[in-house]
Amino acid sequence: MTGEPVKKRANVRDVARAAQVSVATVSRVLNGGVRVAQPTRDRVEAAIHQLRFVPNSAARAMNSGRSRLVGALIPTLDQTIFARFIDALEAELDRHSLSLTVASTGGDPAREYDRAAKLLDLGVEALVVSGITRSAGFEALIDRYDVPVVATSYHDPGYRFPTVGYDNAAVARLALDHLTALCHRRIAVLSGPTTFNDRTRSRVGALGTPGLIQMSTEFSFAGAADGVDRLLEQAPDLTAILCTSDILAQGALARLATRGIAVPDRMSVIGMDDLPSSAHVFPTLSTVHLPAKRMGQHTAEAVAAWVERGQVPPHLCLDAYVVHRASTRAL
Amino acid sequence: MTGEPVKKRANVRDVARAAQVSVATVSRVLNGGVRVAQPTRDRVEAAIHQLRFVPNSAARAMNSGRSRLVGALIPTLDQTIFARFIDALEAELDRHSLSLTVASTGGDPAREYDRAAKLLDLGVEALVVSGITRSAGFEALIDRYDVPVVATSYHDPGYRFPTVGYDNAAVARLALDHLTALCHRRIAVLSGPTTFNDRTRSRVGALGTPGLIQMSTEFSFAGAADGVDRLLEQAPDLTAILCTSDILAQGALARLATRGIAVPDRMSVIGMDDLPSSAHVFPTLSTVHLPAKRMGQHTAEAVAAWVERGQVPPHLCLDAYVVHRASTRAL
DNA sequence: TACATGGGTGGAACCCGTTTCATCTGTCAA
DNA sequence: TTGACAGATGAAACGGGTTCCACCCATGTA
Repeated sequence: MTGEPVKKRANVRDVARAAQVSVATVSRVLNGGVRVAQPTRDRVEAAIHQLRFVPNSAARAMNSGRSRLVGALIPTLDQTIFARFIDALEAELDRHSLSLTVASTGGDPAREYDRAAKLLDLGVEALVVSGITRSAGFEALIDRYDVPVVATSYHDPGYRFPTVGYDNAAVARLALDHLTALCHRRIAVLSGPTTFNDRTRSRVGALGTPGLIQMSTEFSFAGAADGVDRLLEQAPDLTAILCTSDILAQGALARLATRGIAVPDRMSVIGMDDLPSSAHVFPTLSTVHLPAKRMGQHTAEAVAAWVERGQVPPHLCLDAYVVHRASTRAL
Repeated sequence: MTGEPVKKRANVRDVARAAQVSVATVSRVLNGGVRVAQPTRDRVEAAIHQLRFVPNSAARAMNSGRSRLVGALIPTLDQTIFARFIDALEAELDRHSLSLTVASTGGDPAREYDRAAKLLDLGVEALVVSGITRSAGFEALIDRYDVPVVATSYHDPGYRFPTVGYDNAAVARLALDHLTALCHRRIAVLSGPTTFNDRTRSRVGALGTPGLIQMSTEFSFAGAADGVDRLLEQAPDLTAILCTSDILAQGALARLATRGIAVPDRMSVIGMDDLPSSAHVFPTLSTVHLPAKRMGQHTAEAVAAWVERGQVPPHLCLDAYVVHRASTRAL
């Protein structure tokens, strides 16, 4: 940066000398709390200002034994659903004076492990992960560092780490029930890859009804479009497509429009997530609402309670419900 | 022997004692590099393993004087365009062994200042910000901490901090030229709020052509839908809508579809950003491609060069170009 | 008047790795 | 045989705050 030859940053001793007090007094001024006589305080503050002193955070962290850093391991930031979660998580952590350091894993447990190791090495006080599928060494790593871990986007009371999330199987069933209640029988399930992704796996797994066509594609707008093409080729008499995510559903909607297949007249489409945009696409998308934002808030609360007061948070299952919009209709 | 009360974390001295060596030797084993006799190394490693020793990151950071932490101040994570940028930024920073700590500002300079102060207090080595509009005290804050700052999403060679981004005015003109080349004359500009948002302001500002209708809405899918309604009421003879962002354009597309206004037959729509989904919405969206991912990579490079080698990065203007898809056509 | 109180401060230990410098040993060239 | 030298290792200083404990002095109380 602006490299003056040797302009060593001032430290407490420098300030103490300049203000003609002891370092203990400087520290007291810095941290408030303890009483310091006004004239003394003024002298110290003047010295701080004059020497452009800023306390060294590492030294402070060393004493307190707290980094005030929380690490989050996310499959990808580049996806609206995670972005919303992270946004809320960050905002809520901030209210507890905790900062959020992110690392993306690409959904790969091996990468998750590596990034977790780095984050731990960096000194994070807690880790937020996604789902319940971990690489082999993960638990040992956590044991070594002995750090709180909260798993999100998933609800599983039996999991070793507290989970804050949804009952993905129930979420999928909600969507399916919605379609069957509308008398649909020839239904396809369009999902992202299930390898490594236990959230998707749970959703798809819950849809074991015989007769459902399962189709797995890349998890993206483009992947969904491709999936729709393959689906229609395979089963031209389909009347409904159940997508395990709104991104996929929106992609499907776009492709159906391109192909001139009217939604919901000739085809019903339902998603899961309830992204903000889903209420505004054409036709507006029926979906299962998942409270991503609230999940972020609850996760932050859980982490904060754990690191601040040692309270291991309970598992938390967030409510999901169907939002019936224009993309589904009765046969 | 029932229940040790406090199981203090082992430190280098504990390890040294257990391995019957000096702390210097433990440190050598920890950091590789210097030669340590194999038998000694084995003893130390055994002790480390047995005591479950993990080095204290704060102490390490204190010695090195480096936190290896970079802070990013983002208007909001909850927006695909920033998410992509952050995703790339994080990935590239990781390659330089730097971690990314995020803080969202809501686009408000005052909040940006607060969050910057916190991040600096946390010990970040550099800051990444968005645009060039800062709160009053920001520069003084930076001067005090003397930390590198890189401004993104904007290109301005005259700005105090290096900028890595686009020439937003040129980007807007590119979109307008595309429409005028297609013989459109009755064109509306649909943008997000320009208060605080210099990127949007530059884009809108570059479109000073008389006759253009300007409309500012909330920056979201929903906002765009509302904007379209107001626009059509105000100027029913419009033939094209230029949106300052793909999110808005996609929202506009959805609303136009709802209103039964055919795109591009009765209305052309162009956006800016080129989100991945824009190539797949219906109709596929013409837009100005902005390399958000590359911006993230370049920003990371710039930050890394600065903190690692003291090289102040040059301003960088990334190329933008029109992608002509199905949402625009000649009159 | 004598002593307990408590606010205000300073000295120094402390947290925990890293690093410098000195020491010691074994080996190789002279 | 001995000095030169490299390899291995330890003692101690160091970096920058925080905090414990002792001490001084000015009231308040008996």
